[in-house]
Amino acid sequence: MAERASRTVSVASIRSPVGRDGILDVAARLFREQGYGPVSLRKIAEAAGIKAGSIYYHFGSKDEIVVAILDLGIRAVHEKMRQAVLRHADGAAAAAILRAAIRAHLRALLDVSDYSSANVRIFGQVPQSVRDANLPTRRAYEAEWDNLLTRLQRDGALRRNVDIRRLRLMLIGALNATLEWFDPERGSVEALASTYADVFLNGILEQREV
Amino acid sequence: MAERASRTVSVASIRSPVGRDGILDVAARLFREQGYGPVSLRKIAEAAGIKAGSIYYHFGSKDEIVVAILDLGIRAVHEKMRQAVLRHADGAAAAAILRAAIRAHLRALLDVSDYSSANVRIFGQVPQSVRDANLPTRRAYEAEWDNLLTRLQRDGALRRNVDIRRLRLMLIGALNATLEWFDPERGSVEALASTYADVFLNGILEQREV
DNA sequence: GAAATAACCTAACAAGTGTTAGTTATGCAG
DNA sequence: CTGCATAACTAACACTTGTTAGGTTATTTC
Repeated sequence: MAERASRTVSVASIRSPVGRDGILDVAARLFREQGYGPVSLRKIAEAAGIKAGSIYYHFGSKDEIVVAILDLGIRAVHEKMRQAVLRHADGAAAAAILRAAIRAHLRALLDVSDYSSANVRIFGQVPQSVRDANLPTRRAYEAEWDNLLTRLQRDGALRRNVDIRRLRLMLIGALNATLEWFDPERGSVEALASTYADVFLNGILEQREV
Repeated sequence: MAERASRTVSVASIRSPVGRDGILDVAARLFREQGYGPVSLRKIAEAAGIKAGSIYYHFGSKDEIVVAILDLGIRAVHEKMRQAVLRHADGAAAAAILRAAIRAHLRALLDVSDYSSANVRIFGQVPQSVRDANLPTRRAYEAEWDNLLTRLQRDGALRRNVDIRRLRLMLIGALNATLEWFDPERGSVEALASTYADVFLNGILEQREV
């Protein structure tokens, strides 16, 4: 490919550099597909079309790459979820708001972002120091959920016998678990999100009496 | 330690062999604690009090160890769950049966078995071939859940608008996710199981009208 | 056109990996 | 006492890993 570089400046460079972002994109995809362990710097480099040593021009260590990906991953879900909730007025039905938040989280994981799915996939496999570096960003997203749930519970829409922190851990844990088995050929993300909302909001028991 | 071996036979061997089971026990614990990647054969050997090469007297490869652990892990949960369900008569309330099954699964993971927790922890990190070897055992446990859920749905106890396979994936996924965050110092497994049952059976919305 | 900079390559390093072959110590059966 | 099985040890192998230092090339700036 790319026989000779351009002689004139006007022609956009033929061999455009991969660069920091290109490396991150490729690494995020590999991490999502294969997990943390099997993805070496040489694999990342090869997939990006460069050599392993070259990565150190953009990053100081492998951990630095992973930390960057983990952070971008959470920021992506966080933003999607925040905006989905914001689209509802303050007085909107609790069920509708929760549905939107669940849907946004699942879409970010399963549709939109390699970074988000990579985060969920490899967070438990990564060295402690890397996890620690990611904690503040993570806590911010958790706080967003806690705020939402607390508000809805205060408004009387949520049962009062469940601890908010525990409820959030249950919810996000359940949603993240879909990454292990969801197959787009067996159903849409939309339908999945709808089912999750149904189950979490109303349960699976047939209601006979109240 | 153990300066000299016994001269008389009567004294039970001072340096009792670690053996196949000892290696498996140690490996399961390490896998649960650290995940798959960071646990090398040398780490397992050291924790077991032997040398790395000695492991090959009992196992043909590292994969063989992991496969054994994964299998034992599922068999343990399966057995606990099956017996918990069996303790209920056929006509027992659906809610009670489901509660028992959820409780059994969570206890196996969080209380009882290093093998079960190791399974959940490392299954997603392990080579494809190892995962494949574990599939039959896994399918058997999944079938147990599918049978239970199908029966309850046929009896009219479960909502009819949820696919059984999907419901099972949601449930087990949610329960397994607890492994990442459950802290026995913040609450008992019993209470956790009870909350999970509450949420899954009846949802989190405050019921106003039917 | 010279100088500077950005982006990459090459080649090697020390450490750690799973695995193998050969050896050694112990306990029991004949 | 001999012979054998069990359960370990020792020492090496080929390979992969993250990382580093130094060199090369293309583009931009002056």
